[in-house]
Amino acid sequence: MVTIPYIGQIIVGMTTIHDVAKRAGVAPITVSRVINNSGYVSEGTRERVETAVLELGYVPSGPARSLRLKRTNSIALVLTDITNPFFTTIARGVEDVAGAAGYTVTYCNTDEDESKELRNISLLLQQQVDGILLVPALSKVDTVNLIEGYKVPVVVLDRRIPEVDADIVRCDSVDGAYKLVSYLLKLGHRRIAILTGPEGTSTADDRLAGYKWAMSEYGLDIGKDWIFRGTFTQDSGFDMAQRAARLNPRPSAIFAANNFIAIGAMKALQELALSVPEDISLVGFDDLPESLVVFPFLTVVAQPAYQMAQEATLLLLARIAGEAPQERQELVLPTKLIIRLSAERLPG
Amino acid sequence: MVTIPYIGQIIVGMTTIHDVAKRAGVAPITVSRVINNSGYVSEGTRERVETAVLELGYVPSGPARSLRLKRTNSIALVLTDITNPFFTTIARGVEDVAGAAGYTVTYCNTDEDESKELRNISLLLQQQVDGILLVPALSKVDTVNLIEGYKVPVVVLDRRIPEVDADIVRCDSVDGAYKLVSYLLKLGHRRIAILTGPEGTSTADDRLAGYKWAMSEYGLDIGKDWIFRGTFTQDSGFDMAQRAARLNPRPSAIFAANNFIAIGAMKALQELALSVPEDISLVGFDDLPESLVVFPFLTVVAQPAYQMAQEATLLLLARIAGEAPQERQELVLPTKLIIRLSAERLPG
DNA sequence: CTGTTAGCGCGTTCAT
DNA sequence: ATGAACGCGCTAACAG
Repeated sequence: MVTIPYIGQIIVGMTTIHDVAKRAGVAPITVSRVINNSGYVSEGTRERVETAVLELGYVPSGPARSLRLKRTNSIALVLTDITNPFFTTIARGVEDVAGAAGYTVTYCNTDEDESKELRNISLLLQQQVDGILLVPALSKVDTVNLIEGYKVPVVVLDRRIPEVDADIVRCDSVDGAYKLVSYLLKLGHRRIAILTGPEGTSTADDRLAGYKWAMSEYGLDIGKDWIFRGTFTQDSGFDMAQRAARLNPRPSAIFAANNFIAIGAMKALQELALSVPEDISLVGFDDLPESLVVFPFLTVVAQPAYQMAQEATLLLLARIAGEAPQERQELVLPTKLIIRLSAERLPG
Repeated sequence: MVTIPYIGQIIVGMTTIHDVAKRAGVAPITVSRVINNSGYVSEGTRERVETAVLELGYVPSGPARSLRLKRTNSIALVLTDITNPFFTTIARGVEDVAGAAGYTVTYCNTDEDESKELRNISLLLQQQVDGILLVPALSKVDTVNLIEGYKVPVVVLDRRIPEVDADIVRCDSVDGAYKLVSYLLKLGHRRIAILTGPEGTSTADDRLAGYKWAMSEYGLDIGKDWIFRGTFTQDSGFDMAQRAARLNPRPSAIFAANNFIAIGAMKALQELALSVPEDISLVGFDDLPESLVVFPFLTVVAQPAYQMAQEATLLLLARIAGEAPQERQELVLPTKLIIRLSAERLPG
């Protein structure tokens, strides 16, 4: 016989609090008090109720409870693509924290598509999740405002939204990119191309800003063709790198603004028979999990994805519980420059 | 103004079907009919209701609906660790199919831990998910029986459970391992070690069985120390490979029973200064997504994770809808041997 | 310490 | 074509 809380030997399919009450010879509310540990219940009654619960395999109805209490003990994680290891790690962190607190996690992929984002949000709002962790497709306030209009707490994750009235947990992409490009500059690079994501996505824009900042600090002009805009995908990275490597003069280094772009770029350079870092240097934003890489090779700026997820979830749960500070929190976690081999020295 | 279904300009926080009814000058039930496209509603009334819905930003209450209809339009995905790219891909496939059907997906990690699995199932049962996709931690019927006791449809994913009365979608691990080991044998290998997962996990056991089958077909005895049992983690793979490589005589090839084990093994061999495949060959089960690997190197048997997820979800949704065949389905998808460089020739 | 009443928001049943 | 009454399963508020 299985013995997990409120789940025992099953006698009938759908048991309600009523059935338990009848079997224990008490009123439904007493069963409720036992289950929820609320109010006074004598030891004897408690035991009789607990026995009945186990015997019937009673499981309280979430929907009924939610209808009554106006909370579902569930949160949502809306991200762009769980297939990206950065977000996979985020997902894991969210579930670990939420699960420990008795919350359930619903996830959705938006693929950076605003309409998909809205469709998903709509479903989640109906489902009445208690809170939403949102990696916004675009740096616009619309989605957040929509959610907050329904009084559902939101924590924006990974990305910045200007002038939004919501908690945010993210890394400083400007600073991260600045560190990475500065590192290239110190190595002696002067012609540096950047392959970044779509305009309007804060991480893409901020990494570009950090790049520009570092370049200008060195008093360098940025070549007309050194800035590539694409999407955060391997294919796009491949394509942009192909074009970057064919520039004349060729950049001595390429900065890939996320992990997928970096991998696509590596493949492109490989196809062009360009060695990294001998012929051209390559650095990226976002590290790959240790468990996935045999020869860590790429010099990157890494974000503490798991920790971000933990912090964001804790903050969201605190908001839900009404225990978060009144004012909006903005948590900006540090990135870390990890120097490996892909930009060891100046090519040539 | 945002214009997604049933979400318009927001006037008050919590609007009910009652508010909409009042504003449209009709009874709540009429609003219900409009929203659900059920029963007869005159064109004029429909329009008035729809306007009211938009004006109020009305979102139907999921819990109330669920309580009434006894379904939540949500399914659950219970897996061991979403951090493993194989399962990440599964998760993506599940969400794609479920989302398209208007279902929401809740996920949980069990870390191969039975008690965690039960705790999660308990939460999901309360939440009254309409169905569960389960990657069982152990090849036992208990969890499935528990769920089915509550009349919740289950589809078992990726793993086999002997004599279970449930739909299953998986790959043939025995055959996959057989193909892989046969390939090694054809290359001339005779001393082959296997690094597999915990006893009781069908994938671990089946891959071992496939290994034994291939070996015996070649009339080979399996060395006393050639079979290593660990967990499906990188650390375990590292550890097992270290020990395997130190055997005397050393195996000429190692078969890693999943992707994490394979990567751990690669690192171990690297640390021992053993070249692959010059000094020792290495093959693995499960490929890594193309987007994560720059130099595909490992010879593997790959499973169609995304397709498995799709099939399993479609089957589950069909079960929920009562449209699946009466008898239990067992879908066994083919694996694919992908020959790359890690076992190119016989070492030495 | 225990029970009664009532209502959360929705959709089925039956009436009009 | 529309509405009134009822109850899904639960718990807060108020008795006793």
